[in-house]
Amino acid sequence: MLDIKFIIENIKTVKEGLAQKGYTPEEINIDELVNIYKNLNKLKTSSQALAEEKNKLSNSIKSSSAEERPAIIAKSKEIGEQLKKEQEQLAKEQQKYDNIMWRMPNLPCPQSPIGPDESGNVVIRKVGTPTKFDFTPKDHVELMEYNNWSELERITKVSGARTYAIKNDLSRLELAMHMLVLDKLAANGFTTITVPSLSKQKPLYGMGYLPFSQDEIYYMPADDLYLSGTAELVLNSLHADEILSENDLPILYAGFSPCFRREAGAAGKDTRGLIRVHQFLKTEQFVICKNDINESEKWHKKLLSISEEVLQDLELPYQVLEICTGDMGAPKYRQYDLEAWTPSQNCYRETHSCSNITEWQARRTNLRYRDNQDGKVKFAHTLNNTGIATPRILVPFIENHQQADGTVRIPAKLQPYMSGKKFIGKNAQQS
RNA sequence: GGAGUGUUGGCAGAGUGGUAAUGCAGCGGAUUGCUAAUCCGUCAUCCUGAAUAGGGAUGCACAGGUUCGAGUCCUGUACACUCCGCCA
Repeated sequence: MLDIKFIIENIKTVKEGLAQKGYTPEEINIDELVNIYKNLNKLKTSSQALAEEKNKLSNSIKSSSAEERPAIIAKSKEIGEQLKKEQEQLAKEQQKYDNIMWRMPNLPCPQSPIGPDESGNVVIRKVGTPTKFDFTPKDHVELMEYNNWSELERITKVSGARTYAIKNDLSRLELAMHMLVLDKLAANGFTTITVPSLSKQKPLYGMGYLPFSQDEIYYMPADDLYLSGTAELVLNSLHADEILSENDLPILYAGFSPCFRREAGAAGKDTRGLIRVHQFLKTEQFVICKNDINESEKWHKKLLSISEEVLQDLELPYQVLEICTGDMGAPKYRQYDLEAWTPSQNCYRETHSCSNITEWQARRTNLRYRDNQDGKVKFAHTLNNTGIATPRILVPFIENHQQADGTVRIPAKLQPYMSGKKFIGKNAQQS
């Protein structure tokens, strides 16, 4: 959500930002919004004048004589009815206003590349080189079948398409990766927190999942609850409606949770294997910091560097992508994605997504803090980034680290989390 | 699932139909030669306004209702706590 006063003072900038994000004036009409806002304030001013008059009458009753009272009460009732009418009109206008405001995306960063869709994203660096094999490599599904690591066909009988069951050392590897990342985040000052995957509706609006991505969300009508697609959803609303002290900031969370996505818009895409599934595990980095763009940009870079370190610990070749204005989601101010080299697809595939949301979410959740300098209450900035998401990361991991005999090498940083094993797979011999 | 009690600022806590006490913490300032104390100020949202001057409206979990007037009375909802039942 944006600040209406900022919008009014920066109409041109706002219109340009919306256009860069791919919104047409038909979708979000700024001039209409400003008119509604002005009309709303007129209605507020006049209804408040009525309320003032009514309050004065009510307060005078106590000190008035018995003879005067009936006339005052009658007058007060009459104003009350008039007031009620104005307030009904006000509520209608307010609804129109809210409807636009809740659909308004965040404005993009001036440094973000401008582009219509993913074709406008910019590779800002590549780390490592795509793995070369002196044998014919298997893809991740073949590797899993060869090593008895999965139950991909059977599990669809139970849970349907886009679900997975992995077993033996691959299952242990999945959990080991989360522990590696949780340890790394704890060492960086993050609070480890395991959170529910269940959410009421309000946090979905707070994060920006609603009204933008309705089709993506599982809903359980019997309990009026939603399944969370990311711990970000829960962490973003954990401090909703609070006024924190600036001294409490920054708040750093390493949130772990099962995540659920309907993948409604991805029919036919990535149907093979572990890349795109309905349920997965994610350790999420989430930051609440001061309302200062330099401060949140600093944290944005920090979150990115932590994820890069994760991919480096896993010894995966990857590239850093700066996401362009048209490919960013509505909530985002600036976004980097990390993509790991995936041999079977001969390309880089997304493993991490790192975003600075600035105050857009905090306005929606009413998450504020008191500034030490001027004593004023301000909206916090929020940021989020994948810590690690499984099983997707297992795809580049086992494909890049596979050996000619079908075993998979475990990088040194991960070995302590895998009982010291250097290789896994049915042909693995531990030295 | 059943019964009971409760929800007031960052926190604690008064307020039983007539303008929301007070304390603590935080922050800003002043002052003092003793690791801190004292004093003053500040500490929700919105409208009006050039204003960080003034005026006004709203705000006691949320949504309604009764009333000239609701933190207070009534109804519903959410949440918390206690007890019972069930349970990994």
